[in-house]
Amino acid sequence: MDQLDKGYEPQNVEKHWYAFWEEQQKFVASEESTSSSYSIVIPPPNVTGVLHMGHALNVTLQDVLCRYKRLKGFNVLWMPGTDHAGIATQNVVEKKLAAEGRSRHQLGREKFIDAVWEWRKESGSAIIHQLKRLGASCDWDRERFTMDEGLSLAVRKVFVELYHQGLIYKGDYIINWCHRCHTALSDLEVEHDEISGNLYHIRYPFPNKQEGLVVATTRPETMFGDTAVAIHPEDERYRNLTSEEVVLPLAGRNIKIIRDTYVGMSFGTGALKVTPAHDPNDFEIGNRHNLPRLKVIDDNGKMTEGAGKFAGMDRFKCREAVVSALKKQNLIVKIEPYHHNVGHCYRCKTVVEPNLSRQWFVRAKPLAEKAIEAVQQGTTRIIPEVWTPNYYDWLNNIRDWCISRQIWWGHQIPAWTCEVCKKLIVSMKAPDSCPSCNHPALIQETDVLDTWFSSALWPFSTMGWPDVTPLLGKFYPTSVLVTGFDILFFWVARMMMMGIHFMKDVPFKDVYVHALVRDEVGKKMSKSKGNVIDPLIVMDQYGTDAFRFTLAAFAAQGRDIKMSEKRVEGYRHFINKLWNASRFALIHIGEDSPDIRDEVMSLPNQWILSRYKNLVKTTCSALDSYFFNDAAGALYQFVWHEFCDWYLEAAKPALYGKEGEDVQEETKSVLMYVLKNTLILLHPFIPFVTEEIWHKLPGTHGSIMDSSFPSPDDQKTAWLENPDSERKMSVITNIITGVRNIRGEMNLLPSLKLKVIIQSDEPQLRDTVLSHAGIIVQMARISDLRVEKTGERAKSAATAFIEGAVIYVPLEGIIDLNKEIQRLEKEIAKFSIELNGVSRKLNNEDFLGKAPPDIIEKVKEKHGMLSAKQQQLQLTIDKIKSFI
RNA sequence: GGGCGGGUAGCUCAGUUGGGAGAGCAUCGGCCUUACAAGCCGAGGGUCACAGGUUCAAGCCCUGUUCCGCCUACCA
Repeated sequence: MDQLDKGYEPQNVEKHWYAFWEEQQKFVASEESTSSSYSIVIPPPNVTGVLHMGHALNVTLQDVLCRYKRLKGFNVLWMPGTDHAGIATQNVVEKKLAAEGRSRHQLGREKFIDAVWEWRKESGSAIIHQLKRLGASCDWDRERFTMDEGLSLAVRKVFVELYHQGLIYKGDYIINWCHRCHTALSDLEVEHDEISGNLYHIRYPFPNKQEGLVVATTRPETMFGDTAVAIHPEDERYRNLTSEEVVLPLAGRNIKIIRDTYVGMSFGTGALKVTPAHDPNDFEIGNRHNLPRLKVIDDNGKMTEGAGKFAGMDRFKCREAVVSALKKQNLIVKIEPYHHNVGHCYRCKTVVEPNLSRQWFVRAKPLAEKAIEAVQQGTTRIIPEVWTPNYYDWLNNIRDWCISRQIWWGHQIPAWTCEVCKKLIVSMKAPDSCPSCNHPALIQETDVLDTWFSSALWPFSTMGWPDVTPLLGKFYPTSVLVTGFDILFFWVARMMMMGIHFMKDVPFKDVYVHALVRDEVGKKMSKSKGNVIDPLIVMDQYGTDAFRFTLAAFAAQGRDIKMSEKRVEGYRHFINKLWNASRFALIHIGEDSPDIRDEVMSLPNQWILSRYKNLVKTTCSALDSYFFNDAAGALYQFVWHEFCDWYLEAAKPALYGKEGEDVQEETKSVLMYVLKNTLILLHPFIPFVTEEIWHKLPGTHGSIMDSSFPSPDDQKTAWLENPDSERKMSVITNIITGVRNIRGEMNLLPSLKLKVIIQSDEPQLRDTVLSHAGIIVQMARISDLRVEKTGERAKSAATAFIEGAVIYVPLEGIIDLNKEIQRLEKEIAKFSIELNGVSRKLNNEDFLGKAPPDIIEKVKEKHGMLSAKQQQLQLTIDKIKSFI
């Protein structure tokens, strides 16, 4: 047997055990096993990613589940991988090139993509190493990348099928355009932030130069794209217009006045400038009235020819210029400060422009309907349920999904146009010639697909689809998806849509939505805010296990996590406590590892086994329903306060041989049994330290991962449950606590051994105390323990009252009687408040008439106990007073 | 504008069918008691945001108010 070091040093063991697990293939999922399957696909981190708190929480929870299920005998597949993260990755590599004085345009598309692959080879696996550092037990041999050959094939197949089913189409629509990233963005990729700008009221005169209509806008520069002014058909103010046209200032062209119910009569003057090419609503209005679409801002954010002399000017510069030009012509009626929400690119924060553009879209409605149904029917459960309405709400109001991106890094859209006949061909493979005119000159679309398009296929594309693989058969649908709510729409809803459509089955049975890890103000952690706590540093400092345990303990459903290093430190202490308890156990167990018998004699042994059995129940039911914090809390409470504080101390006399050889042997076996199994219960949360201790235990072979998780329903261990031992043990602990309380309150040194008298009229209680006197004497530091029937109260004694007994600690000449009176009066005061409440209930007719009998019984019992105590306290005080 | 979540001890937070207000950290007092000072023992500390209501009984259910946070949105 190896002795353990005095303190646990995580750095020394974590790497070692991770390598051991990988070497022993502990994370490998079997394609042949007949055991029940359990599968999770990891939310693929961006290949550019660096491990942050969000990953850490997400991965820890998945690892807890996977390790738990493996120990329970499931055939577990945890599918790992990374996401190619189109825009993000392109940005990273572009920045790197820029540092070398190069640009992607200099390189050209092909060379640039080579450069991205090169970059991925060099630094793309950083995040994977960091996940391993966390202890993630993924089946790494199966690692996938969204740009892998296989996954790309799946992407093309899905695209082509959706196209032929009429669920993908190409067309001219208003989309969100980022001028910096130079690409379209989906609605989800636009973040709305409130900014303070101006609302400009501009007069568009009638052709006769008279009055005209006053329109209000936040973006005056778009006026060059105006092709109408709209008013509400029922607006009284415009009942008698002198003209059906107005003159567009600066441009000088005439535009129509149209009537559309979309216009709000209470906003501004009730006249709306209509710019179909630069506003989604105006676009719709334009369609209804057949208005021309004039694009006046180009893809670089510069004004086009349509802006006349402002052509070539930056859009924001142009805004100022337009305003001052209008002022000169006296056409600005007023400028009022205006707060409104403006869309920003989620990647680079540039102000996004609604822009007319030819893009590819997924027709989302039909797909969304099935995704809603699946949750309504319970085929997929969302946990906690509070997220379900959000899910429905978004899917019910879903708009078509713009999937084309004008960047280079990603899955190029598998569509070609014939240069000759202009036919559009959508196909898995590049066609040799145009099927229509047979001409070989075909040009592929340059656009790539939204990154989330490939992520949407992740649950089945990673398992080999479109091939029919054994993996799919065994592990699809997956058991649970663990994710943060921030990607519920981006990802979860879309996986549901694609999974149902292509696999004819939901991608996961459960969706566990965990909290977001925030900073102390409740803000998302972000580099720009400087409020980031780096998980890697936390792990360095406190150990991975402590960090994981903290995350699990924090993971209460429905509430965000505010990360605090203090908490991690606290749980490091817990790890160390476990370590030292194991050290203690090893010192006493010796070389052999006796098995427990089907029956144990000593009370502490009975008690801890009963408590242990209870722990198994709590842990399993908590983990089965994703109450990670409950499981962690129960384990913490058990290990520290039940196992260490009470059991190990109570077991000492037996372990030191003071209670005979039989009890000593029995205690060794129970100590070993409980420790061993508790380590297994803890392993999903703190894999490293449990594996380390496991290998030091006598009689263990191989990895702790080979053992089986205790079952709450196991008939063979049903006998462990022992309520009688729990009742008896509580007598013992009450006495010990009572004596300790006196010692503490009276400032008596622990080195001072006390004389203690226990008086009770309950023979059973006296018997329990007598037969466990050794434990009480040891733990309460008693020199002389007497147990007797209720009788004469001891003189000059400190007194404590517990259920069914009174404890006297004679302290003649040692204690200050006035101080003791004070202490007792404080006790009385405490009881009185409670007693009043209880009495009030019992005097209440309604309570007695309407409350269930078991509750009334409980209250009566409590009343009896409290009033007896109070009476005894009062008697004791009176008695002491009579001495003074 | 709409929706959701939250306000519980000094701090960070648990509290799952309504029936004993809890943990960790911090604080105070006492201890090197042969696993552990990263420890042990003891103690103090809360009108459960506010106001009503339902109930024999409310931190928990209902209504309103207020403060904070998040998500979402095409009123220029």
